[in-house]
Amino acid sequence: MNHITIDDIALEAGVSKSTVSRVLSRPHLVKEKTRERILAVIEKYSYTPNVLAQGLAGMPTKNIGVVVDEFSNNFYIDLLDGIDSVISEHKYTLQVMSSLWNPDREIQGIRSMLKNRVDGILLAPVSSQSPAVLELKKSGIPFVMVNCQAADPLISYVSCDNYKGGALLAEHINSLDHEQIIIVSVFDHESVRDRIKGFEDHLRKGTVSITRYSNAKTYRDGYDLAPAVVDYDSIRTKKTCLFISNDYVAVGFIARFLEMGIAIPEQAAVAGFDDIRLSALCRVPLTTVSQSVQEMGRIAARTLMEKILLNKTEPVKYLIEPRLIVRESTGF
Amino acid sequence: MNHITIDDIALEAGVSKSTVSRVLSRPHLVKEKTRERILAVIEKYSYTPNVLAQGLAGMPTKNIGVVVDEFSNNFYIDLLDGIDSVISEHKYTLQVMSSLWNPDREIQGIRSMLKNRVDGILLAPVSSQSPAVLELKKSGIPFVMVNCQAADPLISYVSCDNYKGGALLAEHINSLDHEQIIIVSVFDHESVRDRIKGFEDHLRKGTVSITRYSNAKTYRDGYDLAPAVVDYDSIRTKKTCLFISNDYVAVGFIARFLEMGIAIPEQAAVAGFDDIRLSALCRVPLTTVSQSVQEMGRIAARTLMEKILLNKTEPVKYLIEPRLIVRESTGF
DNA sequence: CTGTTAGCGCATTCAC
DNA sequence: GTGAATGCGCTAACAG
Repeated sequence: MNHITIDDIALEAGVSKSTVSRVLSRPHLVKEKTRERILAVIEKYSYTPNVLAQGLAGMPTKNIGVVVDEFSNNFYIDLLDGIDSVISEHKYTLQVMSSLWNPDREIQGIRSMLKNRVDGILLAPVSSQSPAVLELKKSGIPFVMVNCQAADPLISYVSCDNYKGGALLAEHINSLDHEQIIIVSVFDHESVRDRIKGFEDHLRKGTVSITRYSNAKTYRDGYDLAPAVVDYDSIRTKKTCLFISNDYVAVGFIARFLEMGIAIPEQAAVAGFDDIRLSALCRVPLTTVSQSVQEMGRIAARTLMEKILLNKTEPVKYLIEPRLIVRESTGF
Repeated sequence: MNHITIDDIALEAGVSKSTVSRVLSRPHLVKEKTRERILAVIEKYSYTPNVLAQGLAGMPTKNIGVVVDEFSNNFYIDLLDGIDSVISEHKYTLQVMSSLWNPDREIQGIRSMLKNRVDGILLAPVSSQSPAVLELKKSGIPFVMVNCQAADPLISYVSCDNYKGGALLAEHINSLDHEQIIIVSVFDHESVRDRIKGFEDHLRKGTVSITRYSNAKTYRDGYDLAPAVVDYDSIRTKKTCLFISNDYVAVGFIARFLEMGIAIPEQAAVAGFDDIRLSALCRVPLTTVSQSVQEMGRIAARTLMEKILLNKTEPVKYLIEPRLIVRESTGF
């Protein structure tokens, strides 16, 4: 255990610990001669200050907290990757929690980070109405919401323009020829609702469309859900286009459709949202909307760092631009 | 800001702070009457102790540190997921760093966690020889290595039996009929070397095999590498079986092979390692070896928690059992 | 049972 | 330029 403290250094260097402290924080206040002597001792014992003590004494902890919904989800991976790339430049450390889509766990999480005295928090909230958001606001700690647009004008967020993404997709689908459109809203999250809304709003007038709600999150869920949709909505007889608002689920649909002998895109065209890696590589490459999640992470982290380091207080509202990606699943 | 301290509570409850402290840590030492009064005050101000101060005073920080190689990799996602599931049961928080396969960053990372006084560390080391491992050992902090077998008998680790996984695959391939075997060692990591060795050791005697080394990590790398391998090793003329020691790269190979008009598995059978999600869902489902990475995470975390909570010191060496998964890419 | 005292390791006035 | 004193918030050993 590194049990050497600032006192040890001070003793060995024959100075007071104040001087040692100064050498570390504001070196120019110390005479060059003594400074060098002290630095030598510090080097010798490879001394590094105890962060807890520094924190107690009021210094920043150089930790930032991140709350995501779950780890086993490429979305949050990419997000973390983006975040990591910018905060590690600043020698900050990441403290991560998963809410597992549970508001209680979410609030537990941010409390725990608050207790750990992180310097700032990045939150991908279960909902913009989460009690966690309120708690964060009250705490006064710098924070940025990710993947969620705050209603409160004072709260900073970085998200994707999901509405616009839905719109892009609708326009693409308008250009195709179908007897009916089926929208599958995969689970209840604001980002998903926005996609759907943007899509619906831009569908050509007079288009026959049906919206189905489910709580599908995974490939398997899509695979299991597909037959019911086929039967209810006579996909076998009507030339159909499906918008499944999440790629991973959409890929499950496609797999099941193929097994059921439904031709893609001839009989059923399928579009997703997110552009996960799988989408380009699965059996029938998936038409989808891409949002650069890494970029979202980077921008959110950068915004937070500015709040922390530069004390910027004006709320930042940033929307990542979505990109339509047309692949085989809707034909060309 | 929650600026209420233990003193405030003590004052309002008309007791000394020691008593308040006791109520929080060993309530049975306090008379019921006073305990309840104090709890009421604590409740009233929703007071929670400052962890930094607790840490300084020698209490555990209830933080554990995890160093992974990179975030944008399904392997580490699953690992984190597994780890998270067990430590969050114990109300511990995760502090995460990525080494980006860089030993310097790795050591930086563990130093930073050490400074943050985490109670224990989980390290997926770049190499079992990493200086970081030495530093960890010297530090005396409880730690467990993940995805890497320590040479040092005193160091605990949880990994996959990669050697055996390679062996399983070799036996499967022995049962098929090929004129040559090509092994592609995707990048230099002990886990990969073990796979290859297990594979080579169990290949049927007399089998013609070629080993290629590369530094391929992604789908794209595999896609780019494939043509060279085809040409050098006359895959078009000899019935070939390839073992690509990483699924993500293997999927890239397959995609390129298909584009080049090479039939899978008839002309070239392909096997991978890891069983990432993509493997089951890509164009030609991939034969591979599955290691339950989540389980690896859970076991590693559990091992670490036992060290921390129960003070267990005997080194634990655990190997996850690999499972052969045969799919279309090698035929049935 | 409860209060007093003394650190934990550091940053920061304020004197010198 | 440098040192001594004080506080950050909490726990633990020791008295009562």
